[in-house]
Amino acid sequence: MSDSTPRPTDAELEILKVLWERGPSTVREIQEILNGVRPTGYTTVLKFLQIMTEKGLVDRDASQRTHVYRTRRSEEQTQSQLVRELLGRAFGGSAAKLVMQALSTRKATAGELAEIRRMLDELEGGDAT
Amino acid sequence: MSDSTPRPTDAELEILKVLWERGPSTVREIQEILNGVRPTGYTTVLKFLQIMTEKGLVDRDASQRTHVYRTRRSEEQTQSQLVRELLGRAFGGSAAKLVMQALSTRKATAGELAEIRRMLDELEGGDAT
DNA sequence: GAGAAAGTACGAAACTTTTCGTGGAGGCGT
DNA sequence: ACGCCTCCACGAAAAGTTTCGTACTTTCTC
Repeated sequence: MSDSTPRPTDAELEILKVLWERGPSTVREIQEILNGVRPTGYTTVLKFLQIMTEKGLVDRDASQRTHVYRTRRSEEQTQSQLVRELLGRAFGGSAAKLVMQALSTRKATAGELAEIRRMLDELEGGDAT
Repeated sequence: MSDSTPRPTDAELEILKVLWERGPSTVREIQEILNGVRPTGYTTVLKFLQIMTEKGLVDRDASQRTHVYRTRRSEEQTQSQLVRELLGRAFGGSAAKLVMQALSTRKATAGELAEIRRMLDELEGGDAT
């Protein structure tokens, strides 16, 4: 029902982040951004995009000579997948444990905490009789 | 200040889970449990424990002929590391986003939700009531 | 039209992860 | 003592990840 695509690797995630931020992009555009952060060759990025196309992580528009890539899954969908898998791998499926680790690890802003509270209200009130 | 050891791989995590649950264990003990879940050879487990010893993920007591392995980091420490790294890799450091993904991904029990609320109270009202 | 520039495809090297096979050492039963 | 059973060390195969080099094609420029 949810994911058939494999979990993106670390390097793939770097590319996806650029695509989520910029929207559909060319290899060159992605490479220039990535290269600004860490030396990254053009063909390296190209190869990853080819691999990611095969894996179904991105779509390619090859109608022009310079291909344009776009993500197939939203950032939220991917985050959800990563959380779900981490939950299974390391938290015995207990979302509460993960949440508490996350909250104790990095401090969120007051606004974010309020948002989390709202979400708790929704979850609790949602199906209670 | 926090972690120098590398993030455990998926297979390594399976072994760590057994060690956290059972406490210090021999290769045989771990292998039997793992094998109950999924066919897993003895030398496979042994090799992983040797690698994990090199990586500093576990300690080995070799004073007896049958070595005994124990984890070097607690389950909570490891979970914290995994969350922190996932936060950086995929959530732009926003714990709130991760928390909300976790909450919307799997439903927690009422008790767990209450526990999260308590933690929010603690974080927010660090000094006030 | 020739040559440079920019793009894609392909292959492969280096590394990591996962999984075993083999060999050798140590201890036990008879 | 002899053979068996258990254990560890080592090496290596197979797969996955990361990174480029090279070759080929298309387009632009003079």
